[in-house]
Amino acid sequence: MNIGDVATASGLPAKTIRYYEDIALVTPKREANGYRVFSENDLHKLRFLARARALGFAIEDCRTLLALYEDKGRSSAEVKELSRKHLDEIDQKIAELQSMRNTLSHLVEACAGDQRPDCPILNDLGQ
Amino acid sequence: MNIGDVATASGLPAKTIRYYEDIALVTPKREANGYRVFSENDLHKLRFLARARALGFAIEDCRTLLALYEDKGRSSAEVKELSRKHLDEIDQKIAELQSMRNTLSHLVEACAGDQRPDCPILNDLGQ
DNA sequence: CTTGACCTTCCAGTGACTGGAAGGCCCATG
DNA sequence: CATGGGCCTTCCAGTCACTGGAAGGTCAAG
Repeated sequence: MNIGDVATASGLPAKTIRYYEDIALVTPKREANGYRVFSENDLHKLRFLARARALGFAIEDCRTLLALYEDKGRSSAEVKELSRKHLDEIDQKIAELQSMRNTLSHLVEACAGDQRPDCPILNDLGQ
Repeated sequence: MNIGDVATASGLPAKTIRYYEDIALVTPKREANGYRVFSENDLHKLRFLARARALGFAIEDCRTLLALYEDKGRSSAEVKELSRKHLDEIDQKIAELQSMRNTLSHLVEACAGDQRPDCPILNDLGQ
């Protein structure tokens, strides 16, 4: 398979796949003409990466998860620990955004939004 | 006031304030020795920026908001529109994170997290 | 033989800082 | 007067995970 094929099959842009090769997450072979050749296993890894990234794991976590995935003697504790930490970070981000949302939605509601200059949003930012 | 003073007073790191000068969000004067001198108005702007950033506004939005803040003939509609858009983005991010959180928390719950290699998290990522 | 869709590499940019090096300025103490 | 410490300065590079674009090679179809 060429890069376009695995891009379609994995849902990842070709650019991203090249980048993943750059940082050694996948290591496709090369044809005589220089084109990358991806095996079924490479595609499998790319799908794994796409899914892990979609869950918000950082690239270095993805590298770790991929290594654990391929290590048949791993302990699930290690995976769970990593995931729990990530879950905590997600929760923290959500809380942060909720708090912004809270403040901002009050301000937006309080603002008339007409042609007059009086504005509770700017008043709040400026106090 | 020197940069250290406004850093303390605004809660922004000195590095960040220098960066804000770089991108022309503030334009402090200079003393003979090259040190930046911040006026009360500069400090006021920095506090405005700190607050707007804390609400998640992008730097370019902050620039716009600051300009509107100083334009006494503005219409509040413009501010409200910008804020509503930002609120929508926040909502979208929250939804995205909630969806990740949902999937991930199910997986974490399903994972034994012991020394055995069997792991629902990796199974999910690898399917 | 040309066209168009692929593929390649390399370089630069994104956003909003952040870290660090190398050096100047200022004040207090020995 | 020298020195030390705490400020301040500029400049350069790095972060994260791509993304865009230029310049050019390859391949199959018409």
